[in-house]
Amino acid sequence: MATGIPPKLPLSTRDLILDEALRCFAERGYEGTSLNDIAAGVGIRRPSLLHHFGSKEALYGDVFERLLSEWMERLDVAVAQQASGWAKVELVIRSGFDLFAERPDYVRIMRREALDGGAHLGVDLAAVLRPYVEEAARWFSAQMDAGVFRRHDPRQLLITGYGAVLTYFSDAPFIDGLIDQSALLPDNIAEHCDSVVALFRAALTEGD
Amino acid sequence: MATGIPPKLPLSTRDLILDEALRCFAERGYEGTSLNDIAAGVGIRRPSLLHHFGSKEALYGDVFERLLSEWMERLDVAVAQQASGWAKVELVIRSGFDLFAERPDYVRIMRREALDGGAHLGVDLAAVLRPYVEEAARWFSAQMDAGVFRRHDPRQLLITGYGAVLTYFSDAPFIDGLIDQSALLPDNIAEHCDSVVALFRAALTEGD
DNA sequence: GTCTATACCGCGATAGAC
DNA sequence: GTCTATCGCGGTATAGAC
Repeated sequence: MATGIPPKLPLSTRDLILDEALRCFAERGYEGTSLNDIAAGVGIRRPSLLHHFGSKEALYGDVFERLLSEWMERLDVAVAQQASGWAKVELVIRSGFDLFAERPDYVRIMRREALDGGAHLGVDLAAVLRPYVEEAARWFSAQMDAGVFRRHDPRQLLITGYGAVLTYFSDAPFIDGLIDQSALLPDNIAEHCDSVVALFRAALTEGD
Repeated sequence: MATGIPPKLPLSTRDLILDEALRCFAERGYEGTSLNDIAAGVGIRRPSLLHHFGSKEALYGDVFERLLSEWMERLDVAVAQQASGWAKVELVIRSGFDLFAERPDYVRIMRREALDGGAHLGVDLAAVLRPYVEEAARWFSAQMDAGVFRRHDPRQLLITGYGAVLTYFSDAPFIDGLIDQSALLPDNIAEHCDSVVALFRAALTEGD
């Protein structure tokens, strides 16, 4: 019962569009991306694309929604692990690097959205992430009270950590020129990840 | 000998355009900014603007050039100061925070350029900054050899520091929502600056 | 579901009057 | 140095055939 053209991959046109849109928006931003770019990348015409999503803004919103849910999922898994003290912090940092190494486009599109102040987005990004920040801040406070970590302002610490992890990926094209290598090569990502982990560990824990 | 409308400020139309263009490009990016937006902000028409700069790209280039030269100038002053060991690092970090607190738009436009991989720029941004990175890396290596600082990879350290300083300003609209305050208020900037300084100090130096 | 054709708008840039 | 007027292009979005 073989058909003439069997569907080799279960990827729907819709999913193909979402993948290509993520790539384009991350690469050139919302304003810098035309629906023609995306349609051409998928191999269809622009009107066909608009049949699936209705408008550029709606497509962008769906791209971002998929991104956010995957990020949260990873974060939840990392936080739920049985680990305490520094081991837990390291686990969350490395989990972030792992996700972004797989999907550097997530970081670039996130950063663009932060720069634009959420102009193209229906949802309030900060409001979504805030519960995570609050929970993490409480946890850090408790650890510092218990003498596990040196005392730092937890929220400021989290902002700095967020910047340290994201910057390497968002500014990769720029860092390429600084280190004269492709920043996104797995080895280079791993090296920077180790460096960030070591830095925060030195800052937070007393001995070794 | 008073004229009817004396020139109160020595700002030329050209400078007014550069200021407004910086604001717009930082706020909405290169693609997101139209020459109409800039002209309207100055109070002239688009053709008048093009009389001064010739093209959008040329205007953007001039905006960036002014930004770069001011940044380098500050950096040179900070580096030239008589200070050693940790005091020198702290001086450079605080000098960066001072400049960016005055001109947060510099950070936003820099970050956009890094994200875009220098697409709109004639000059190679990384090539310009690289001598600074190399010099700083050599200095850190020497200090670590002398036992002044704990050992870290100097280049990775610089990238992380770069990210820590810039992120607070570039993602300010997003951080606003996280801390429920305006991130760019002088007090909040100072607080984060102190936090970053304390973090790197704890990571780099042994005792206090 | 995908196509062709088209409406409509805003963009960057130019020409030429004042 | 600034204006009005206009060109040509590419953008999003819609209508309707297949």
